Amino acid sequence: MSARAEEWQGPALDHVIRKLARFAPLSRDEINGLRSLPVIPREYARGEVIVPQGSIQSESAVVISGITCRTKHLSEGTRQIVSLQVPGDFVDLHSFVLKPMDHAVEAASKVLIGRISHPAIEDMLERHPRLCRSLMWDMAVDAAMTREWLAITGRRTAYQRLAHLFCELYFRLEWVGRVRDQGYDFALTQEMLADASGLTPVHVNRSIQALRADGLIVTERQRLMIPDIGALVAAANFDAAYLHLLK
Amino acid sequence: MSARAEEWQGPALDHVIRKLARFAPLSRDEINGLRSLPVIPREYARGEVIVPQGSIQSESAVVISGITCRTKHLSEGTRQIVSLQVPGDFVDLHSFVLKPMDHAVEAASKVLIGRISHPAIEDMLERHPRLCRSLMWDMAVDAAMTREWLAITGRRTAYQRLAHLFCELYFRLEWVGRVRDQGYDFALTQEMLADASGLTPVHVNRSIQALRADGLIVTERQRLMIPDIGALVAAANFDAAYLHLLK
DNA sequence: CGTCATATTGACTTTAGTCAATAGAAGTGG
DNA sequence: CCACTTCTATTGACTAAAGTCAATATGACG
Repeated sequence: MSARAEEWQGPALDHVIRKLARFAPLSRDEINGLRSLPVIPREYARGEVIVPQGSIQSESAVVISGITCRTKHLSEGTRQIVSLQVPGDFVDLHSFVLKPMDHAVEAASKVLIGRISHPAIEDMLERHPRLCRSLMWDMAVDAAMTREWLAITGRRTAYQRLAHLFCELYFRLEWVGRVRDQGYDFALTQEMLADASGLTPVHVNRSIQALRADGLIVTERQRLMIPDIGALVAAANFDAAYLHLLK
Repeated sequence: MSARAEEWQGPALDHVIRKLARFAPLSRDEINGLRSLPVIPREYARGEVIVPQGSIQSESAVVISGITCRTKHLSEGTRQIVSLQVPGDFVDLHSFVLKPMDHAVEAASKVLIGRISHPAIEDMLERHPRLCRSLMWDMAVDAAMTREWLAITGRRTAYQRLAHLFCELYFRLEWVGRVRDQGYDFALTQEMLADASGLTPVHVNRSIQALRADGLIVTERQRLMIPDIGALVAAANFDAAYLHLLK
């Protein structure tokens, strides 16, 4: 990354701005306020820790490319991935108000993130108080996704949980233009999928084989193909409403 | 309920105000702003729906006494309780920005709630813009609890999940003065516990028997006694940090 | 006293986990 | 490009946790 920070001010937040506009129309002033946030880019390799659990952050980060995950490390040594972030998502907007971190954030693929300091956010909110409502909305959508994951984890089979996860990623990535030829880049290992779905890697492997056998997914290298998203949606009983993607 | 709405303006929000002060000190003005919110009280019997799934709310509610739960009804006919609210908690602060509701809210015991209209909140935020940060914090703590539940549901045994739930309620209720004689009022049926922990009622029953046999809990009528909270905390591997109760 | 909701029990099934080995793929240094 | 290490995926045999079904208690309540 040789780009200077200023170069990132515009494009880095484009997806964020487009997303926040789903909640309420943004004025030109507000858009400029968002655009002028200083964004510091940084790259991470898969598996690298972006935000450590228990840390006190003085900046929040946005995914520019790649996928990150929030993970909770439990005392038993096990861990649970509680959410995934795609381009345009804040990985830890809540760290603006909530400290210390109750979870870590890690790179689930090679990832480029943009860091925005809390004072800069504070500043922007002083100038544009209504944007606080937009950030609240972003946090609320985020929370809705966690609720969905909890319901799925508590009440569905391994097969359905994985189908659900693949569906969710499909629609979220599609919204930011990351779906091509009915598929998307997918660097998560089966072990990470296990941590995301509350299963063991072995059982994930077997469930994925079942999904493949049913023709619902095709995996190749670091890509996931979904020949018939409608069929996968049906298998997962997936309802995209909680993603609040419309508008 | 013969009380007029005005009578509730003061005391109904006392716990809320004390809680928000955990995030940042509130000015006298801000406290007055919160206190002058019109709060409309309403009582519900156990099992009654307070907020229907899919509805568009024009007010948010606060628990004044009793316990409520957020439930997600899945297409299979099953359901998952994704969180519990105790006195001083907003049951749906997020409905201020997020519509329609991705879950329902139901009374988990006989409950008294206070309803606050969104325009009134909007109004208060115009006057006291910094309070928006406090509400964000409240939502963030709420989200942290859901993350914890997800991790517990995904990675722990039935026995631990229930122990964890009883611990969480203990500390949350203690903070609002609802713990007496090492126990608290507890009206949840085993079926509700099953929905909260992602288990079946039969398995909840057996796990509770195990907790009783180990001397960790004593159940009597509508009360739960915890003779040795330290022992229960140890059994649950419970770490209260995510509740952000300090200060 | 009878009814309905809740709790409890027993017998059996299923899903998912465990352990351990093997196969494939990707990455590294020479 | 090869040899080697290291991850990651896959398989098999077995175990354990949790679910299912169905009956039976228990308890609150009108």
